Amino acid sequence: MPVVTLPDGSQKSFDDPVTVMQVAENIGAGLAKATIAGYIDDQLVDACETIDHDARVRIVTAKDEAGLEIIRHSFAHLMGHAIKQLYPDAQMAIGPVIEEGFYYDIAYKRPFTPEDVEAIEARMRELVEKDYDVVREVVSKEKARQTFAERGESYKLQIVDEIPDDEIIKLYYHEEYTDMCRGPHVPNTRHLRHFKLTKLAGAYWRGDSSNEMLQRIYGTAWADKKSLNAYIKRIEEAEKRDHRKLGRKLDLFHFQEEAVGNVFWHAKGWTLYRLIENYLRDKLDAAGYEEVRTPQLVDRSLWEASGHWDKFRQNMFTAHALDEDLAIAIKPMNCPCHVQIYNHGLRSYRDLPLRMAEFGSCHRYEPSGSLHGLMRVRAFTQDDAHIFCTEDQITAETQAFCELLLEVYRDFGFEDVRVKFSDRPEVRAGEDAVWDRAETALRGAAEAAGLDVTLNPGEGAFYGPKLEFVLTDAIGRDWQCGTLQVDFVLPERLDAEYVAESGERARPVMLHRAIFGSFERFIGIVIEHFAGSLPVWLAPVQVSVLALTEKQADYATEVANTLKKLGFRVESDLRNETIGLKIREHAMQRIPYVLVVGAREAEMQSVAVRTRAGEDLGSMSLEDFRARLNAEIAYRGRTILEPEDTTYRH
RNA sequence: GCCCAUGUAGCUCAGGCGGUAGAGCACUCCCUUGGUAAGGGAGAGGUCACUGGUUCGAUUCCAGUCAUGGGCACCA
Repeated sequence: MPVVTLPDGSQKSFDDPVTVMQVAENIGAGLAKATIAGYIDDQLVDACETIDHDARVRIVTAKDEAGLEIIRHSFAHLMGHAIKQLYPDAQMAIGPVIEEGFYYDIAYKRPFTPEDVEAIEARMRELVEKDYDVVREVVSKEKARQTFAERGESYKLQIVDEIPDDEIIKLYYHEEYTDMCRGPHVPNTRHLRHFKLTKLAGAYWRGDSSNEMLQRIYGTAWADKKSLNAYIKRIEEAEKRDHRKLGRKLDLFHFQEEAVGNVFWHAKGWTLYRLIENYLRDKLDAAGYEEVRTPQLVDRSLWEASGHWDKFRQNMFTAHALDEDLAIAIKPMNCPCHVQIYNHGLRSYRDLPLRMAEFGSCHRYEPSGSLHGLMRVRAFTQDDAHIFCTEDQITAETQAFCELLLEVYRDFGFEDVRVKFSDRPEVRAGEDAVWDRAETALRGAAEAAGLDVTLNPGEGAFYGPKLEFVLTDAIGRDWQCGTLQVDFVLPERLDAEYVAESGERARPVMLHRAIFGSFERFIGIVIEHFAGSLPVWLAPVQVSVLALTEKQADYATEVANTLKKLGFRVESDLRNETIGLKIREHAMQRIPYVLVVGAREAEMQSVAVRTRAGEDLGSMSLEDFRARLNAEIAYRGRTILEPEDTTYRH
């Protein structure tokens, strides 16, 4: 008869087979009430699962990660229950758990409205109040098919048909509603309380755009009210950081209909852009790159030779001149042009590695639905470079690149960086032996640079393996920015070669690499990371000098001019307004420092310094203030983020 | 590209079951010369996204288009 070993090592023996729930009851009524599911020998099972052999058992409650996931999954079924009551001829497709919630894909004769979603949510709240038991039934494939056929659930039937014959199928009953699921699920709806339906969207059946579109309703669900509220708060905080809002508010850039997917950079935004570009230019110079500039408009023949015309044409813009029959493409990438420079003249092995960089302006016809502020545009600038090298040099070049990338990210305050390593795909060019060497080189170099590498099996490009660098921002979101890709194919297609030590011609390998990916997107990420409060080295305006009254206009102007001559970005505010108003406005513009100058400061030849976070640093000499600024600038983004300023009103 | 929603002043947003619209902030002028997150007053500012339809009359109703937002798909 089963002997159950609990996580604390204690054992309980039972005369007959028992369920997980019965074990929980045996331990205590409180635990039983909280029981959502359990582990039997490390296998996650329903609370109603029977234990008929000696086993290790662990009870799962809402406090467990697994318990929360089960709650979310059961919420999807609960939503199904509500939907079928309100719209009996809706057909349920799939309803999985996602990060922070769940969704269900539904087919229905008409589009759901936001009012429908409200009604569904209200019905869900009514249903959970009933505290009904969720009942599991293990059935044959035939029974499952019959059940869903009777209920007219054609999507469920498709799913049943794809389940192997020998696999057991579980049905979960929510009163009259039935869903099919691997489970486990909560034993009773009293575990389902803290949720909110969040989004109504379209989604293709099976994620395939050639299939019909279903309606997807998203929800979020949590183990307790506090977590739900924290989630809602987190979403609101993320909205406040939205770079599109901040871009408007801080006068950085705008978009308009006449140039969809193209940025209008305003003076302040462009200052930020130039600062970042010049920063990286200096870094690349120091790292032994040479910078080049290649044409925007390039004849079709080059794109045919590179293979882009074949594989990328639907994403390319083409250009025409009125009177000429031209076939010109606006470049979507820089690599073919870089090979042209490489090929201009005979290269020697002594020239390698040759690191060719370009802040390459590219245009791609991105699908309209994918455009998103600065994050996804049709005209963007890559911090692109191609390293032409020998196979033997891949390791050293990769390692040097990883180190450069980490250094750059740190300067922007991104400390947390991961790498995804994508190895050979099934369809690929090049011999296996070459792939072996390239993969070993890439992976080893990333690890040597101290990076945390995860494998992305089979996700490499057809022309070579790649590394993708993912950084985490201040509120924990991941952004894939950098990349390094080994390319054996393009040098071949465009006939790049060098004279080897032996005097024979050889093919270089090309490493495509980027740190930011695109300037536009990276700037969007930086804006959101700092919530608009850019560190001093990046702030378009670093200091505002505020004259207390019009009498100090001359002194304020003098202070501003002195700072400007020292190379700082300074504004002065001589308006006839109260000091309170001026401080508020400059603080809301997220200007790092305001200097208040009144009669006292003019007299003492000093400035009263205030930070945008509201800290009053008191009066100091201009020389002291300059030293403070310089120290902060030298520190770049490697600074502790300023505490949330609660008085800042949006 | 697909589904849903949205589009009113520079910005944030009200409003109208059909009779051409309103607030706050910003802007201009005047008063106030004020010491650390909104001093007071006055003024100006709108093809209610665009095109077409219905109507005596459309910003409002209908259709289409464009853009934006949220998803899906895409993102060598």
